[in-house]
Parts: sequence; C-alpha cells; structure tokens
Amino acid sequence: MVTIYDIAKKAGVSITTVSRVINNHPYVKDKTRAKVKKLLKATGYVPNSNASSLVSKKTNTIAVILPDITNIFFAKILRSAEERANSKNFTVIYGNTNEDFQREKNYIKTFIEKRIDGLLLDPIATDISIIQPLEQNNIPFVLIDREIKGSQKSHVGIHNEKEAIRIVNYLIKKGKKNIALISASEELSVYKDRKKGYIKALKGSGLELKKDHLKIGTKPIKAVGYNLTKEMLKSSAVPDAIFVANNFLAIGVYNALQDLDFKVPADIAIACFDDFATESIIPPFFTSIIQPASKMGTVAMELLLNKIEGGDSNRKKIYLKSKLSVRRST
Amino acid sequence: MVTIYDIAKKAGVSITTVSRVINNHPYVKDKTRAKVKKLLKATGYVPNSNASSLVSKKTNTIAVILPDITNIFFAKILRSAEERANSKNFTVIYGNTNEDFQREKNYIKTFIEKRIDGLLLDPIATDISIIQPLEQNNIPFVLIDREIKGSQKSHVGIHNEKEAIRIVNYLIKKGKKNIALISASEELSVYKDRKKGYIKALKGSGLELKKDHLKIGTKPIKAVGYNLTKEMLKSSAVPDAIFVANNFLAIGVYNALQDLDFKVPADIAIACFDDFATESIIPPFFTSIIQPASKMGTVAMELLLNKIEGGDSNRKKIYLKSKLSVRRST
DNA sequence: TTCAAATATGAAAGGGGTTTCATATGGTAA
DNA sequence: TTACCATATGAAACCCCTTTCATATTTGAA
Repeated sequence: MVTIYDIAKKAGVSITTVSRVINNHPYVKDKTRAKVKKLLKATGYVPNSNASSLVSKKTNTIAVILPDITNIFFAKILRSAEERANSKNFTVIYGNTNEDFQREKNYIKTFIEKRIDGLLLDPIATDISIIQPLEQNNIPFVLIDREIKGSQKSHVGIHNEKEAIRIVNYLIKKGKKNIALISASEELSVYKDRKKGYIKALKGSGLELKKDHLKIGTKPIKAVGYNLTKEMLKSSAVPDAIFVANNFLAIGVYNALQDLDFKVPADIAIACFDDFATESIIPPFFTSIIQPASKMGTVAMELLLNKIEGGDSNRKKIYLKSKLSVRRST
Repeated sequence: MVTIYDIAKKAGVSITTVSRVINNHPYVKDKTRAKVKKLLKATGYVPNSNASSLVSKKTNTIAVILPDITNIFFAKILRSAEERANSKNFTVIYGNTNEDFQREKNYIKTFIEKRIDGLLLDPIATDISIIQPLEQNNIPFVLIDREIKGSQKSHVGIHNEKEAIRIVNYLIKKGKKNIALISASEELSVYKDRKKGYIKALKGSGLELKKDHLKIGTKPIKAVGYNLTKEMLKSSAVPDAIFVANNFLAIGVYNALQDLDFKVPADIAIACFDDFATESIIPPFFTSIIQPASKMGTVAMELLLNKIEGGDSNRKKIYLKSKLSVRRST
C-alpha cells in the first residue's frame, strides 16, 4: 500500500509536507499542495489510522459488547449507539457474547489491545472484576441495561424493580391471584430487580408467595423458559398468570404451555419484559414492559462520548422510562 | 499505559527480550522469562495491537457491512459470521448502512484506513465502483446476500430467481390468478432476480402480467411496502395475492391491507421472503421463503478467511438452499 | 530600505512494537 | 582442550505517521 513516503518521493517534498497536506495544515504553498493532492488521488493513497493512533493516542473507535444481537432489544441498542458514535466520527467495534462470560472477558482484552477510546458494556459478568482492566488502563466505559452489583459506575438503563411491580400489579388488577415468576440468573442485576419487584407486588397486595411458583434459571434464553415452565407445571398447582422476565424466556414459556395444552390467556396469562421485531405486524401478542432500547443506546453513547471528549468522568446513573403495553396474552 | 520499554527497564533487559517473552520465543532463559512475566502481570501490561499491526501488516480484524442490523435476517448473518471469525482469532468490526449508499462508502474508507484484513459486504451500492478501493488496496472481500451486477467477485447467497418462482408457483397452485408484486429497487440484485422469477412464474402458468400489479419502490423497508400497497389498491383491480420481496416490506403491505379493511388471507394472500424473530412464538404468519441466514454468514466468512489466510483468491459463487414455509397468510 | 512577523519546508525524534544481525555464553562431541 | 553448535541477549533498523524545532523565504509595515 502506498505511504506518505511514496508520495513524498514522487512529489519531491518531505514527508512532513505530505502530512501537512493530508491534515490541511495552513502553511503549505498552494502550488505544493496541489501537486501533492494530485498524487494522493492518483495513487489512491489511504492513510493508515493505526499509525496515526500510535502517536495521537486516539483510535476514534468505540467498542460495544452485547449479549445477543439477534434479540431486537440489543440490536436496537447497537444501531442507535452506532449512529450516535458515527455522528461524532467514531467507529464502532462490536462484540456478541452469547451470554458467555469467557467471551466477554476475551473481548474486553482484545479491545484494550486495540486501544479503543471507550466501551459500552451490557455485561453477562456479575462481578466487578470484569471492569478492572478497563479502569487500570483508564478506558472510559458506560454500563448499559444490566448493572454490576457493588459498582458505582456510570450506567444507563431502566428501573427494573419498579417496572416489574407495575406489570405484576397490572396482572393483579386483572384478577389474577396465582402469579408465577419465570426468570434468569439473579446475578444479573436486571433479573434480580425484576424478581424483587415481583415479590414486592405480591406482598403489597397480600398475595401468597408460593415457592413452586418461583422459577429461576440460568440464562435468559428460550430453552430455559421452556424447561422451567414444564418443571413448574409438573410439580405444583397451576398458576393463573406467569410473569416472565424477558422476551426470549417468554417464547419458551409460551411454547411449553402450548405443548401442555394450556390456552393463553384463557388458562394462563403471560406478561413479560421486552418486545419483538414484529411490533406492527399482527397485533403483538405479549403484554409487556417495553424498554426504550434505542434511546438507551443513544443516551449511553452520548454519556460515553462526553467522558471521552469532555473528560466528564463523573459517574452518572440514568434511568429511562418504560411503557407498559397491554396485549393479547393477558 | 505501560509499554515494553517500561517492562524492559524494570526487568533490566532489552525490549527485544520482553518482546520475545510476550511472543513465546524459545530462546529466553527460564529465569529471565519468569522475571519478565512477573512484571508483565504486575504492571497489567496489555500489548498495543496497532503497533504490532504496523509491522506485521495484519490487524486480525474483519469488517462486516450490513444494511440493517435490526432485521433478524442480517442479525443472524452477523452473529454467525462473527462466531466463525472469532474462532480463527479475528475480531469483527461492523457497520450498519441503513441502506444508505454514502454511509456504505464512508465505512469502506474508514475500514481501509484501519487496515482490515478482509471485508464481508452486503451492499446497498449497485455499482461496481464501490469495491474499487478494496481491489486497489488488495483487500480480500466477499459479497453476501446481494450481488453487484457485472461483478464476477466472490459471493454467497441464494438463488433468488428460482426461489421467487417457487413461491409464486405455490400461490398459483393455491388457485390465485391475480398475483401482484411489491418489491424494492431493481438495482439491488436480489430484488431484480425476485422480480424476474415472479414474471417467469406468471408466464409459465399463462397468467397475465398486469402493469398495475407490479410495484417497485426504492428501499426494502416498511414505509415503502405500505405506500406501494395503498397506491396499487387505489389505481387498479384488487389482486387475490401479493408476492412481497422481503419481510420488512411485507409488514408495510400487511398494515396497508388492514387499514383498507382487506382480510389476509381471505381477501388477499401474502407471500414473502425472509422471516422474523418470532419463529417459535405464535405460529408465524407469513408464508415465505426462508433464507439460511446463519449459514450464509458462516459460509461467507469461511470463504473470506480462506482468501485471507490461504491466499485462495479464486472467485467463488456459492448458492445456498432456501426453504418454503407455508403459513397463515396464504 | 529595513526588519519583524508570517509563511513554507524539512530533519529528526518519537509512538510501541517486531525483526534482523551481531555478539556472548554454555554445552557437547571429538 | 578444541571446535562447533545451540542458547541467550541486545543494538539498531523499520513499520507509517505526527510533531517539534530549526531554517529559509516572503510579506508587509514602518
């Protein structure tokens, strides 16, 4: 690939001058500038940003690490975050963890090696040590969606406990008296908080909290929802509603109920968090708490960019508003 | 950040030795190696991959450029491609074009500046000039999904014309006699081919091709599907089926029919390409050609990696099999 | 005309690594 | 012991670019 040395040689000037032309430095004679520019175009010169980063100590690259890009919730976060980053001339590198801790850790390492300017992280990790390398290397980051317990770090998300209370209260108002919970690992802040909300809502209405109606799995994926539901319905009295802690789990729950010949919502109602891509097609099915995913991405990236550029490194916790959408599943 | 110079100084060795330890070069005394390793750990040293890339001329980074990551079809491609790349120690940089040509062009430029080792491109561009900078700089790339006309470049996708014939023939077999087409810009290969298939299928069955039943918009997005449908139903006889060239368009078509009080499939059937994220929830609605998105990502990345590593730079066109899924919309 | 300030250019020193080449030391076979 | 090869280490050049500092040339105001 052609370098500034090649250009300099052909133009009969020093590499300094070529560099100046490329960076629009004012102190270059028009004639010289024209000559160099012509060569740049003719040779198809493309600067090597890795080389400049070496001296500028800036890569203009921001990494975004997410659990699963095929979940529209995360896809929206990524797209909006990327948009925001682009508008300020940053490129986004993305990492998909598949809810796998080791992959997350590897990504963080790789990204630090690439000297990213900042990181947006929706962690699977539950321990604060995951962000230690970032702090050690002074790399600004913002947590999104999930928090890390014990961390006072910047974070953008929703108020999960409150929203869980809201949706469970809605079920109660609908006359449900046996509301089960199907959720994922409590180590992930959002699921912990949603469970808390579930319990508070039941207590607040004087409803009994049945052990058999509380099923906590590992990961927020379909298979887990499916298995927990079957398990629950084998071992205990049938609930009249299930609060499911996220959309993918809800798919599994629904499929399990179908297999067992329960009708939704006639036999068992379902309410969950998050949405699918089909919003506008066929009235969507699940009653759910809709998080402002795109806004989360934008706001989190904005916060991160401020840290990077403005040096505004104050911790900040931002909680956005969600929407309760009542639909056919209840 | 700590560099090999810092380590070298503290260890009382040369940077060469530090570099050797880091890269597991055999000719280092055990004692020296241990001392250096200890310091590497203690200081939290993280190598600067940009600096090594400068000399190795490899970044171990592959870029993936896609039209819209919130469409599950592309999300699947990205996830599987990333997975494959990771397994061979490559990091993925991703760019979302939003079907915008200028953004695509910018991404390619930025990525070349970053000296990516290769590129996976699902282009919005229709002109071969988009890939010229890649060729000029000798950067291996593979087209995915959409081809670029006149290009003999490597490509992984499906046989769009054939599949379109298949799904239209299905509608015909169902007894439909007035099948309309709603599609997007013919400059994009996939839509061009799907239209060809549509026409061939009608001709093959001796059905009349009505001008008013053929609506081609610009981009494959909801709004376009919505508008074209309204337009069609105002200006012409009502079809008994609509073949829609992709999933997002189909949403718009469906919404328009709802607004106009047509029932699907009773009044008008819909068949389309591609799927949504809700496969397993509620029996999915649209009869459609389901492309093997994940496989496309994997295969395309595989092909790209071969070009990068093996130097296997032969052009290759790979066509994968799709599936016709019959569902409620017909 | 004179001289300081503005303009124009280049040499050289990094930035953080890798790699080549030279040199020094240790071990082993003859 | 000698001679040679494997082992161990470092100096220096290089990757491509930016930036500082020095120097040369113009320009414009007095």
